[in-house]
Amino acid sequence: MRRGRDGAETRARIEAEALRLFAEKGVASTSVRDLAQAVGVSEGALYRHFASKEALARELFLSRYAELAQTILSVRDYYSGFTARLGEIVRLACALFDEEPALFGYLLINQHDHLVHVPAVPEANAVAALALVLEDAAGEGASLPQPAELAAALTLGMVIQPAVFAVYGRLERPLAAHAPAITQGILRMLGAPAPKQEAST
Amino acid sequence: MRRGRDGAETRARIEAEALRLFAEKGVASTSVRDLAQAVGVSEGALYRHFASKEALARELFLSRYAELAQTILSVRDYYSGFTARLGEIVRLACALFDEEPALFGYLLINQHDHLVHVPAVPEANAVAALALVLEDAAGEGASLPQPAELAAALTLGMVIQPAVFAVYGRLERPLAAHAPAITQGILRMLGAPAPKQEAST
DNA sequence: TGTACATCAGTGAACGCGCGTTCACTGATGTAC
DNA sequence: TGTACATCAGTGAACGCGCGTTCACTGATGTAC
Repeated sequence: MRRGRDGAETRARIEAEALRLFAEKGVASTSVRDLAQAVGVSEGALYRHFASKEALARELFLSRYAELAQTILSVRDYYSGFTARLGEIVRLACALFDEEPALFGYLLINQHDHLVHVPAVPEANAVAALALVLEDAAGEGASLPQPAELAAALTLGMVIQPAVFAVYGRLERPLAAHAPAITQGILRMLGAPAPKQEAST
Repeated sequence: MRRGRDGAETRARIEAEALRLFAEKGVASTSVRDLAQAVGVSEGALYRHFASKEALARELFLSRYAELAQTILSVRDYYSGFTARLGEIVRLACALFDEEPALFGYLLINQHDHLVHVPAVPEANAVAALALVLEDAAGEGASLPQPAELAAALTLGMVIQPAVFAVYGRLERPLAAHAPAITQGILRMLGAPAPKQEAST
């Protein structure tokens, strides 16, 4: 399968297959041979594109994590008001889980290997981006848990843990069906003024 | 270091060193040679006590996870009222994190390898035990998020994620200092009647 | 109490397998003149 | 336009290392009589 100089396409296929295999079987259980076979190239070819298997896993993580952060920043730009922004972020996170479970699972399971290498800037760091959104809430009459980092942790936990439950079949899919309840729970937790959600049953 | 027949003591030392090394360097990066050297026995001796490295990792996880579940059930027995029980569980979880970070980290990072093998009964399953405690809350006037599994996921996320933040230095230790705020956040999230916590600032 | 045997935790050397990585080579494509 | 050379994605075989696991053996302790 010689293709001359279209190296970028091969690189994209390596990334796609790596994400799929890493998410499906784990990084450790996916050998370079497995990956090369899935992509349809030789093992040596992989090293034209990535310095090592570990570097590939890390680049994959950091780039997708940065995309998440960018998405959050976009929501912050295009929506106004904390309630609307939070609702949209939760909706998007649930939709990402439902539509790309492999990507979500990869980020979830391998976070502890790579989180240390994530830059602190909101453009590349989803947690930092979320913290920005929460800062805005404080100005809207919410009595946030203190310190601010704790409020961010609690919010993040309320998004991630339902996803973990869904992965293990403890919570029915699609996760998107739970997005409104998650959003409402976060707002109550943060002491935000009640939104237009169905009142109190 | 021949000791005749006191195999139980050696087994306990293997478990202790394995937990320490697995938490410190990860299971994959801890070789059987590393472990044998740390314990002070030959590699072969380890196989008198555990069928394989993987079996050791799993037994370690399941037994400590079951201990967690037992602790939650004890709290449920010895305390009455949802607010008191939840406060105590959060306090204990934070204290465990502060006092045995290696154990906590091991459970946290390796959950995805073993969670599938956890029995569903509350005696061995911390999530199931927590679900029992939450069931009680419903009877005390809380308007829990639905379904019940979602309420459990949200609660668990609000305990685990602050611990993850603390691991990565995003939240100041000791975690126990944040226990009251976490508990209050959970109660607000669950729509529970406000406790005797400092009112609303 | 003494003797013969059973048990079993622990030894230490060896095994072989699968892994990530390397490297000399190929050949299609791009570039200079 | 034609020729000579440079570039570089990709090949495929090989390397060697570290790993988990095995196994024949040791010797202290327990047990039966």
